[in-house]
Amino acid sequence: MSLSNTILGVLNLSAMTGYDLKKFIDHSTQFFWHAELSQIYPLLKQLETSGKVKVEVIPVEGKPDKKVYSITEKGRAEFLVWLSEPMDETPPTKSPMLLKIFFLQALDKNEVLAQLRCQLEAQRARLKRLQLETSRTIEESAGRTSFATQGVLWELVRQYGELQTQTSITWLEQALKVVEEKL
Amino acid sequence: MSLSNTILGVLNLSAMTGYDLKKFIDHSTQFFWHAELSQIYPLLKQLETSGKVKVEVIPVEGKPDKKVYSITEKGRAEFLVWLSEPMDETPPTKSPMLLKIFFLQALDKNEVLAQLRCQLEAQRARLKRLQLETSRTIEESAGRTSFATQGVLWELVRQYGELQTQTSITWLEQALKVVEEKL
DNA sequence: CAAGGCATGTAAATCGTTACATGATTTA
DNA sequence: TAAATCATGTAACGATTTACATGCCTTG
Repeated sequence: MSLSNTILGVLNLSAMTGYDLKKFIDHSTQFFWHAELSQIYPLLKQLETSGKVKVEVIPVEGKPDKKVYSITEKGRAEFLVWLSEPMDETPPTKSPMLLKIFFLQALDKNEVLAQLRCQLEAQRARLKRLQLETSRTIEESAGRTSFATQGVLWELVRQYGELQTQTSITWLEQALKVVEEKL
Repeated sequence: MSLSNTILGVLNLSAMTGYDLKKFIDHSTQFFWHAELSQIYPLLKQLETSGKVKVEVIPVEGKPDKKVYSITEKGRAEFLVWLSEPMDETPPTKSPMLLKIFFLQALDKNEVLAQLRCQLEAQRARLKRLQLETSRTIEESAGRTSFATQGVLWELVRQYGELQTQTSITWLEQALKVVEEKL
């Protein structure tokens, strides 16, 4: 049920359309949460049916009507309940990268090294993206009054992404050395 | 399709039952990949139908027959193709923890601090588990001949988990300070 | 004039979780 | 004697992805 809460959380900051919701998610939570429009649209409908969001339909010529969604009191209440639930357990995560590295020994040494180098490049590219793109997005959003108070936590979360990616890079560099020596 | 490949990867190390597969996954890949028996059993059947694994049924008195699965040449070939595919993209991951922290500003300061402290405890517990339990499992497995050559990458992967968790802990400690001062 | 952004969705398929069902043996 | 472990699964539901479908407007 985390996507419902993501949607409610964003709408709690500002009313917007499904399309804008998708863009917002892509530019803010993208490195720890994401969703496709084909998942967002039906969910918005469902949230509306259960009275957690309401819709204002704005007719547009020659295009589908624009549907601006905003959170209701009922929706906000539910969102706050979710937000207050203690995060006591570390929920299981999945990492295709780690999974593949775990099994890599079935290939020969050169292929193992190639895979690790490949992933190292991907992580370096990711770090650059996080440093440039995301910090810019946060600055822009911070300008808008409705998002202003979000600043502190957004910046923290962005730093988290940077730190973890940096850790991955350092680890991969180390892993390359170990594999070269010991395999 | 990563679970099929996980299963093929484990069976490539040693033949075993669905039940043992589950235990193996729980004790080795658990912090980056996991699965329920209700997903494993049907998948094994499917892999058998497509000729990627084969089964040896061992009758047991008073219990369901034991079904020992092993990988076929076809299965191994497919597994190696998957393993060789370049890991160029960083696949999108999901983190309920980050998601919640991202939205936490909707609560008041004390609740924010409580949530962060709660997660800090969870991460510290996780670190302990990784340091004790997992390293023990790896040592045990390393004793068995069929798993011996896996040692280097397993140890690396375990270290990755430790490093990332340590990074999370440091970040959460920092986040607590920042929130106390700035919020 | 082609590509991409704007703006809405539906349908099918796959992936994953939770609950249910059975029944013997071992351990606390 | 209650709970956990061994050992197999099915059914229902929920979450997610991929493909399809439409059509205008803007930018290169």
